[in-house]
Amino acid sequence: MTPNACQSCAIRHKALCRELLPEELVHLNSIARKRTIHAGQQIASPVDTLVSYANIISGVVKLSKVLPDGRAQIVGLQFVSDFLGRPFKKKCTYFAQAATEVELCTFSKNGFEKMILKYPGMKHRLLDHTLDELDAAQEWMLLLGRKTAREKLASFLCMVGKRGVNQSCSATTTLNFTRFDLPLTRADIADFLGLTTETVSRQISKFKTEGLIRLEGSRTIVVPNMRMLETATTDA
Amino acid sequence: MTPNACQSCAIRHKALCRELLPEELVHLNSIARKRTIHAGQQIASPVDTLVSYANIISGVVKLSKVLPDGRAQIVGLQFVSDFLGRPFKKKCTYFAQAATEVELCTFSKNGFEKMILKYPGMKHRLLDHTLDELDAAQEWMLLLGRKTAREKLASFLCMVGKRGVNQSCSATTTLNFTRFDLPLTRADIADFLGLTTETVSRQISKFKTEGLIRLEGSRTIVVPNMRMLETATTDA
DNA sequence: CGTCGCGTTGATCACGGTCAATATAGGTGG
DNA sequence: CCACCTATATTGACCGTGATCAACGCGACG
Repeated sequence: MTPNACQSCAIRHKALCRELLPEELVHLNSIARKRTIHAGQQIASPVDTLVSYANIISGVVKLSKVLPDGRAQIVGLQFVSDFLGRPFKKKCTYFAQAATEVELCTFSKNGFEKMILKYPGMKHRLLDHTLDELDAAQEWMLLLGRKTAREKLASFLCMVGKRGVNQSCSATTTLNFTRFDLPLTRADIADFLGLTTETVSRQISKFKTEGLIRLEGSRTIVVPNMRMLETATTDA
Repeated sequence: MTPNACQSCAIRHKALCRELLPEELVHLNSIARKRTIHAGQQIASPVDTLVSYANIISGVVKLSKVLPDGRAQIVGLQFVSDFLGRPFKKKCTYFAQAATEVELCTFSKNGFEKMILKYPGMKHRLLDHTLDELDAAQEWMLLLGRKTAREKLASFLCMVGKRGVNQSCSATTTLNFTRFDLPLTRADIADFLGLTTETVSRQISKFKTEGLIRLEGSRTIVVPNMRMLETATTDA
């Protein structure tokens, strides 16, 4: 990449690189390479060998596991500034696929691993990040195991509302009013929540008739009062 | 603890301390303290402040999350030699409770954090361990979101069979024949699998009549052919 | 011997899945 | 620019898995 490109990067102050020292940033810059991935395209899978790590500059990446008979479960959604890759492993255990158009900042596997070993701060941030992911995974286990379809949908909309805002230029939020785009199809949402597309569709329609949300097209959600939606994330 | 107690520790070669240098082991020994916890007793919760980390010397610890109305989900099971604690956080996000009688090797929070910062190897192993936990959590998300009750039970029995053997003295395994004790009540198993106790009980009975397993008392499971049980973990 | 916690079994119900038809939107070529 | 086509989304009718409610068995312990 061009010298010091990292300096002006859009996610310079959010991603792993957030607290890098100038020296480290120069090093990182030297192994970084931008790459664009189209929606639906696969980024990694359990069958192929990992050759690079990446930060997400824009877009959303879904990580999913699949049963032999085709049943699928999304086990992670990665947003802007999130990190992709499992440090020091040659294989990953899931499929990584672009849910939307995605811009990645990739690092060669070897180069990045050398950096991790050289700068303790990097390893520390990687640990922090992994622990955050574990927290998120555990929260999702609670959702998958114990929440009703209605609660699952409300939780999902709240999550995307919170994470999607501040990132998507199309998202707006004032007080409790929020507008944002869904980065997933109904089928993807179903695979994320452990439901079917039909149930997802029905619950969205129900929220609509109840006035909890409005739709603009099928992908843009308007939430007049986020508090109300949060109420629906637990209990009836 | 007595000088060099770590040297003769039962989990010396399995836990985080596995690859510690002699110097590091002495340091660790100086901040370690053994503690016994009775079945059912609480070890940590989201409301109280964390004051120590721990390795499990014996027994099983369950980590669970609870919804306001009481619905609970176990988000992690920790076995012999597993690590407890969320590095550098003052709070944890779940309840940690002894599922059986548990022996812990605890480390003061401050002392252990200093060690993490001092020895890069510790941090590395902590990262590895956290990544393994993340993998396990994702595997469980697939189970919770997409597997049937039958598949959930089979998966659970296989997991306990694999992890419980080699640790519990009462567990035996020759070829495909395996005998082991369940460390959880039916209610705990239900909370782990996102089911009810009744469904857990019914599925166990079904496996029994099918000859997939035998029961000795209600806690000891005999699996004549582990392969057969593994078949039941996916597909009908 | 009675109580309490845990486990099993049965009868019924309802949430969400399945199968099927229809609607809508986005994209392509005439 | 519109007609057409395919993806994606919605809606309806029906069904089945697992939840719920309830009774009972069993063993540990005072």
